[in-house]
Amino acid sequence: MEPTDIPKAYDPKEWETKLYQKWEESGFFNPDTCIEKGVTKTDAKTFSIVLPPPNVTGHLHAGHAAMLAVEDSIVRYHRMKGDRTLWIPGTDHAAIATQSKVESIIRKEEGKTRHDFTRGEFLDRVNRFAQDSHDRITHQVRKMGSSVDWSREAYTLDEKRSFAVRTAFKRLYDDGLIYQGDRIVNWDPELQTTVSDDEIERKEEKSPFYYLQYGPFVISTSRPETKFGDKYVVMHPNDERYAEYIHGQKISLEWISGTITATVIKDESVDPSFGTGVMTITPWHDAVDFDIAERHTLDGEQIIGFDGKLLPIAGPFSGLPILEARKKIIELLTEKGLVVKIDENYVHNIATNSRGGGLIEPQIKKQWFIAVNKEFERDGDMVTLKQLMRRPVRPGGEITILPKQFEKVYFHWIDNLRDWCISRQIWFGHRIPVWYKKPTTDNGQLTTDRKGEIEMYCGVEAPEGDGWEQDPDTLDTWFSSGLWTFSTLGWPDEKAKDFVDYHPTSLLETGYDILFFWVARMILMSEYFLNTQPFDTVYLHGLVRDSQGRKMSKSLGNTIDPLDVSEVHGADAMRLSLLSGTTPGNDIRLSDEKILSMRNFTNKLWNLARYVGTMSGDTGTAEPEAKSDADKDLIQKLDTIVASVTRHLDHYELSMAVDELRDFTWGDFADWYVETHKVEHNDALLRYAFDIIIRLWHPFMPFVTEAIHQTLHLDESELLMVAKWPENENIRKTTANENRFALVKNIIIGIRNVRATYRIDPAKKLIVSAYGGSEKAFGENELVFKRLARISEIRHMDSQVPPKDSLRIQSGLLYAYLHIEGIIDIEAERTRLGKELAEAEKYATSLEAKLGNPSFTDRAPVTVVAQTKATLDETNAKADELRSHLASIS
RNA sequence: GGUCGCUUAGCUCAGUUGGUUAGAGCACUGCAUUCACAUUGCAGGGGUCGGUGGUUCGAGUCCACCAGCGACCACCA
Repeated sequence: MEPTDIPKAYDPKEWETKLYQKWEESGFFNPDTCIEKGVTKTDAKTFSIVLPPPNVTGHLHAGHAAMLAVEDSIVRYHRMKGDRTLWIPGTDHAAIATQSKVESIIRKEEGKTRHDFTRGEFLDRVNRFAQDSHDRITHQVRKMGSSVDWSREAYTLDEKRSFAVRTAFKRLYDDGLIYQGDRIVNWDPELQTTVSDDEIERKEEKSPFYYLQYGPFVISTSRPETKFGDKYVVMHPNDERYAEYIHGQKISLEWISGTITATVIKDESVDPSFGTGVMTITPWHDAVDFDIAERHTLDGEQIIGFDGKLLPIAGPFSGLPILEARKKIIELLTEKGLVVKIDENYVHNIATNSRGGGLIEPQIKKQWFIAVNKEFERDGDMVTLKQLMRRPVRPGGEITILPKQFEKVYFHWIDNLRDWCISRQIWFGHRIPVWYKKPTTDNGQLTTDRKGEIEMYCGVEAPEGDGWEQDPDTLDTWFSSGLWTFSTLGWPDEKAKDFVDYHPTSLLETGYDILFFWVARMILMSEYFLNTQPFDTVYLHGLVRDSQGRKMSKSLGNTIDPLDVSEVHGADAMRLSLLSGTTPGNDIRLSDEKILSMRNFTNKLWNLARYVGTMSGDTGTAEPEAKSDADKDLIQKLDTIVASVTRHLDHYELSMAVDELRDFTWGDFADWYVETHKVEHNDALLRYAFDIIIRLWHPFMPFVTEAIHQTLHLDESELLMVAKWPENENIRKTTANENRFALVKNIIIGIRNVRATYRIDPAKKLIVSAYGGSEKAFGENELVFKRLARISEIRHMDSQVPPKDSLRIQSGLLYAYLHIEGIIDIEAERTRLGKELAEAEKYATSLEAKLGNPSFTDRAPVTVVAQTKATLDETNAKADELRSHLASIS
């Protein structure tokens, strides 16, 4: 194509679908193909990452787009660098979230509940819905340009992952770490299932708070409807107000449904300063009460049924829903004169199911748990799962969490972790691999001598023989996601090639909101089953918010659909908006202005390509000759930016990489060098530089850069996607130069600080304080110390006052500095500085000769000279000031 | 109640281990523009880096306290 035929504006629609198809068909998303086709060396080091599987509940939102942008940038960078790079895509069945979504659709559209279907029929519906979501999601992932290896796509509920789940369950079961027990759980009466502690979302709600007469005590509650069975009254053992009552004492009193006998319990968990310092307990419907009851082996009764209605124990209130019952019970208590006070404006936390369900009602129920505090043997030591979860994260551990402060949050969470309830009474998910059989004789009759006993079998596959019935419950969705880093790589086959090659994975990138749900559980599973960490680095991105900092929600109408944006402005602009100006752990503000400015930049790049396209030139990759000062400067800047972007990418500092690269591209290259080029015409260098720029941009903006590559053919490679990352000897040179530059910089600072502390003493003397040389501030470079020592010498030479505190040492040897105070001759100082300037110039020349790199040497030493000159001027000014000062006082 | 974080230009935010004159985008002002690009260029204005103290030769950066905001966790019945 002739450059003049290239359209003036970049049109993403023209390119994106076409290019993605080309990438996908090339097979280079698959590291095996990269090796086959010689793009990656067989022995290259691996870089692997799993895509946090999006829930099959609908479509992708801006948060997913941020995730894809970060991950794709890093993955493309590693692929170009020549690493064996694997990025595994997948989707999550998201058990409860998906089921509740489908249930609500069915309710809305057909007025039916899941119980109007058989389990099989209902699952068909959910699976169909999940399939649609899956298709939509994978389409969207492609639209964003994500270079995932589709040939390895996984689904948390597919056959391979289900096998892994059953294997994992059985091993934990056999090791005694999964148990079944009657424990208090979070029950969602609406979805008819338990949910884990972490899935609960607490909301503040104003509701009346009742003070009730309970025998000689006044107790308080916001839930009178649970109080029917309350026959234990609890207070702190040291509460003097109630010293007359002793533990175990029985008291007869009038209560909701008549006279009852209450027992006094003393327990330290009661806060004497709250309310009246007395409370009654409802062990069946309150976790704290349950604990108290367990401590004192008290019994409890179920008051509220699993359908959220009161049970027969409530007498006349039986069958009423909670709120209705509450009202009527208060009416009754008021009649009986037992209501002491009602606080109408009490605010308390209510628990709701964050996965789309209703108000949580604590219930005691037989459930499956993972014991996180139970000791077991590991490598000869006794450990718990909790300890295993801490191991890789603590200082010196294998896992780095970015940003670091989330490590504290992580540990805090582990400290408060209770046994993990993994069973759910929903249909969609991994069925618990446990089967039961009522004991029978050979002829199939129930045996009479073992009546009530049930035989139990846990296995990866169903047991042989008849009469076995599988546990109806399913597993918490995070059980299967916890295995994700290795179930996607072929585990439980520990010899699977992918598993051996790519685990532990290199990076996990996800939102900080699922640190506990997911990240922690992956660490648990990997540490337990594999005795190793699931990933080396965790990069937590923030929530995407609108320009005013609000969460994006449909009801606010402030959602930005990444697909809509990509459609209009291109996926590149969308990606860049989500990368620039963002840091791990902090929320991302997304606005139309930002997207537009990134779109403008995309176009800038495109037009640079049009300009470069009009130039002839070789397509070689060798660095062309620098013909002018501008050329030299460009090469130097190019070296610096390559090194800098590379370093930032290695440290997952994407925002800094993008921002610096954009400043360079737009400011240094487009606005400055291209203008110079119009006069000086070094076409080869122009093309060479632009080729590097395009490669550097590719990880962040894959589409427009590939489009440019396809149009201009700046080098021989067919796809920019697998072009070599600009990493040549220049980088090493530049890094070394940068170190030297830092060194020189510190020397300058040393000189300046000496100058900065001049002051004129009233006793006609110029006092100078010279500070210099701490190992920490000035680095360990010999040259620096030499230089500083020389300055100190000069001070000593003129010093008349023996410095009292000439040497002070702080924090041991790490921070030592010299402090010399003395009187100096301003004329001598001026002469000395003149000499120093000459020396600096000489130093610049010698440094130049030593380094032998023109792109650097004409900068730093010259800066030294300039700075020294400035110091000389400053000294001259000081001298004049001193002179007039002396004149005025004499 | 506990923990963590935030406060930098009018707005949204960067600022890696303390180091030269604190930066970017958008917005604003003036000028330019047939020459790759008006999705443009050049020049410019705008900051007591929340406050007070401390450490340091040097603090936006480290420490203490205070103020405002936010998030997460938690058993206040």
